[in-house]
Amino acid sequence: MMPVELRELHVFLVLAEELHFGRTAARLTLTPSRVSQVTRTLERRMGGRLFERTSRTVALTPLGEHLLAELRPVYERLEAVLAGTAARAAAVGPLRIGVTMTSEGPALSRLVRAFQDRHPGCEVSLHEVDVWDPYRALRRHEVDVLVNWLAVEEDDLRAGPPISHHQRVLAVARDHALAGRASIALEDLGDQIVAHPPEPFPAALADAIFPPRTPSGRPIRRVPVSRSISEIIAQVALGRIVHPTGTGMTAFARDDIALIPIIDLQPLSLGLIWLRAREDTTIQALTELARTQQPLLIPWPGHEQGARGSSRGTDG
Amino acid sequence: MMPVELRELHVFLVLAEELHFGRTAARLTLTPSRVSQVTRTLERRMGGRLFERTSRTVALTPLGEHLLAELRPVYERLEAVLAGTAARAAAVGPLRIGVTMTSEGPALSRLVRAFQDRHPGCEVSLHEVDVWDPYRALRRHEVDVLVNWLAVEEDDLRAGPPISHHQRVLAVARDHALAGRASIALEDLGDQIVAHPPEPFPAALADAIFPPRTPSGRPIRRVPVSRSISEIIAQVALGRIVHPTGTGMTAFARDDIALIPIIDLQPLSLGLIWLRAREDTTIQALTELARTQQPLLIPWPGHEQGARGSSRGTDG
DNA sequence: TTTCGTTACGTTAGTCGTAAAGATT
DNA sequence: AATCTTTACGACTAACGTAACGAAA
Repeated sequence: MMPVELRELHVFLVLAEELHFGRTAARLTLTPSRVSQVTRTLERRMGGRLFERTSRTVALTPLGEHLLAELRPVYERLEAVLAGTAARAAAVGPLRIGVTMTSEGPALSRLVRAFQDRHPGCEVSLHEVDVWDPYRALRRHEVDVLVNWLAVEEDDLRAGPPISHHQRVLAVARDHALAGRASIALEDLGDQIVAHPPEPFPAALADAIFPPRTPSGRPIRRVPVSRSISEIIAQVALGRIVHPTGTGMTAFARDDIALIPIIDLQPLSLGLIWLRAREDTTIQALTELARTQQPLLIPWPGHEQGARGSSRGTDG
Repeated sequence: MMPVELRELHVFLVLAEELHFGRTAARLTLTPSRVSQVTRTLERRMGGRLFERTSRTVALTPLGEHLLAELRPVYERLEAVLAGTAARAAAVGPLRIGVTMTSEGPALSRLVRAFQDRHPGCEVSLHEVDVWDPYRALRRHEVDVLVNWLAVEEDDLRAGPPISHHQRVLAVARDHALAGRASIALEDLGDQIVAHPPEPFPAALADAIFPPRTPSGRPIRRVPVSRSISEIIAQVALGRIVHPTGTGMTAFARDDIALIPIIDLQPLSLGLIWLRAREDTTIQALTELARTQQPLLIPWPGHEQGARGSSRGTDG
């Protein structure tokens, strides 16, 4: 036989309370007729009468009394569980966003502002994370979501929608040999020295930022760096290394550093990254919102036409 | 929005266990398609994703984990409540039948035998109750159902189907003035003395058994009796009182007592009486069974044609 | 290519209201 | 007569299966 449904139990509970078909129907926005039908159905499912009724009185049978006593607490608990789950689904809790010196920028600002607009009660905080081990903060639950380059190959992580696309530039000292060039190709890095991030910098990230070799196969020399982006900037300014990065990096916007477009490297994208297992409704709300926003396109200097998100359909 | 139904929760729980749409569908005798639809519906009702699924993997989201943890115990409890109620509805427990010296007879024997046939595991016991206060045993829950004359006007009691119809006879001493009569009328009781049952004998019952006056209005004299039917029988045999009763009363089938038909008194019916508030499934089973049986007709001596239940449609 | 989840679409079956009937005061 | 529950009947819609589609290994 078809199983009992919550609808019928609800009718039973209200009828057991009202002991009147008309009032029960009114409370449930049903007709008395329907209340009668449902009650009879439930009684047939249970295999016995639950109400003793005449056209003048409605009373619970002992079986009905038993069911009422047993069912009511369980039903109320069930309702609470469902309501609680729905509330949790709708709720948007405090959100901790991990950023690095290079991932914080106008795209993130725009996203955070839009998120705050939609969830005024939600507290959003930014936390700087270790550039060389950006995922650790995620895995230690110190941040809920990370903004970083979308070059992720970790099984426990999920790399979400991009928030900005960045053309590739090479940061060099103003007096560097390449500083006068209008643009360079990846092949030009064959003679240069780049930074070698310390362990445990993710390999996929390293490969995306620092191509291991030139198109012709020449290796690109790497020298270790110890601390942070700041150290790289200093080394670049000193002319000891060059640093391939993306457009729009304000940390490199210095008088003593020149940024030269690298024409044959694919753009990099900044985007949201989070722990697959902790994808709660807050993160979903954020990523959904990010998905609706057009990623900012950060072009090379002198190509500003797409820089303020007015371009469309230029994905990839 | 339409409320959540148990069907959907069941699908959720099985899918959360199997983490596979095909197996879930098989266990629920549904199609994978349907499982998908129901899951999606539940997710929309809850307002958030419950499963993270690709064509290769199915996993619970944090929201799904939460719902699973909260819902499973409640759902299992609910199932137990429903199953318990159904079991209770189907169950037929021990049955204690209250009888008096005059209410026990072939009709009850037939009913008990039929009941035992249908419910072999059910223990049926007979208990003699006070003739002068027959309902006390019911109200004290010493018996579940009473067999007595169906002349009940108590609000807490319910008088059910008759099991036998009895013509009226007057028990008199063999040497009594009326003993030679083939039949008498109620009017003849005007000169006689009948028993006066002690308190708290129910008034409706007293009126049914001992008419207060003759058709012409003459009162019928009553003298108190103290103990039981046995005392009445003794007093009748001594010729001190006469006693109106029903046909088929073996207690009065004695050589020193004559039973004379009273032609103008309505027949009395023996039947089942029980507490309205304790009408459980056992009582329902008994009364339902009694309703299906044709009441025995106990005629005056010499009118045996209807005595063994072969008569039909002679109700009333 | 196979497996698996999803979508589209048509059928079945349950849900529900209207109206009339039956019962009780 | 008025109130209340039940039954009969028909409209609507949710439940469900079939089949085709799309993604992943």
